Amino acid sequence: MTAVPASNEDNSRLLAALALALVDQPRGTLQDLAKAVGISKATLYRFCRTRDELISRLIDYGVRVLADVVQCAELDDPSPLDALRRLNANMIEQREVAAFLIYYWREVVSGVSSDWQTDWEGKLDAFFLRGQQQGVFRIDITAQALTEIWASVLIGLLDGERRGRIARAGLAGLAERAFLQGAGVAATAG
Amino acid sequence: MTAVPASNEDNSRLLAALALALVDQPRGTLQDLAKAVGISKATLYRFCRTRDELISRLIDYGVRVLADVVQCAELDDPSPLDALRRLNANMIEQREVAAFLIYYWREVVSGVSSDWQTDWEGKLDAFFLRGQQQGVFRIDITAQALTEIWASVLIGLLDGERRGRIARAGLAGLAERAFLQGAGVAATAG
DNA sequence: ATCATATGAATCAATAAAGATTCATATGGT
DNA sequence: ACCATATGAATCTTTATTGATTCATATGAT
Repeated sequence: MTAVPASNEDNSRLLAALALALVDQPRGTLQDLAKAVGISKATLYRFCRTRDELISRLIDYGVRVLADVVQCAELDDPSPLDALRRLNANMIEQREVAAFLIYYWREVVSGVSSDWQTDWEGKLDAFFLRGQQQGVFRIDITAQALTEIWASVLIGLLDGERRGRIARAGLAGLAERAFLQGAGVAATAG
Repeated sequence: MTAVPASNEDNSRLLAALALALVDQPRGTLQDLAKAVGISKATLYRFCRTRDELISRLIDYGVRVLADVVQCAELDDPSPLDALRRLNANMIEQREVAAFLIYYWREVVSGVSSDWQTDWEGKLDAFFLRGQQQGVFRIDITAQALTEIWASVLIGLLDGERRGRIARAGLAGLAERAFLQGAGVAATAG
């Protein structure tokens, strides 16, 4: 199984929408957020009594989702490039949650799931390190930096797509080319 | 002249610090922000009476700074790679403002300087397009996408540096390699 | 049709933050 | 030492947001 399975209780839709709304308007009022996801303030209240509860719930959810994203990418695949493709596809599929978690990274650190962060980063770091050892990823950039670059390219492209600057179709391929090969032409860039 | 000149009235320091603080804690209270930059709430109040005023002032400042960043990079240089190097160096130098503006992009759109955005993006788009026409940048990625990728790589690396995941030294070179050549090894990535 | 449940609109009290002011003190130039 | 100016701490009012409740209505299953 390579795709991230959908959650059972279908809060997933609502949670993803709320994640997106919170990234769009981090300082928006609870009413703003409710309106943004198409429910009333009262219903949002019944879902989460306080803003803190909402955020920590989204963080918990996001942590699970991104853990699944990594899990389902099967990073231990003998072919790092295949694993990377699955990783990209899964992240793009979970774009709202991904954007939210990267946005609220700081609160993840101080929150309950304080060491999940190191887990997630650690798994990616390890993945890129393995790829480096196999000669697939360049070694003059640290594995940690590769993780950062990979994440920011993906988030940046997804954001560009939301702003209408980048076409939705072919995002996965675009991300892959941008991350793996860069913007330069081989002869010039070398 | 290739470096971005410092502002005359030395609000620059304060403005940059405030920009950083606002990126760090977007929902921070005015008192939080004041403390974060080492001044009292009263002084911050004298500097900007309202939060909106503070933000629009930072946006104005940021717009000017980033315009200078682009201006001083001399993007019409016959060698796009040299121009890109200056662009990177200038952006890194103005990291706080850069991060702030990209973070508050949305408010730039709705604000006064509504068309500056298109100017700035437009200039970068045009720069990458020229580079593509010269055969320096790859043509299977749109110039707009190149702009997005370039910006997110830079911001992502700067953010990684702030979080202590990436060494400060060599950031410029790292950004250049990551953006131009990508993470893959030539033979494999092709 | 009936019932249970979910939702929305509106209201309200409690709270937090913003906006504004005062006064005492520190700082820097002459 | 003296003055002008800038800053900080504390206070206060006003405003906005939160957290909570009520009631009327919609929805869906049986």
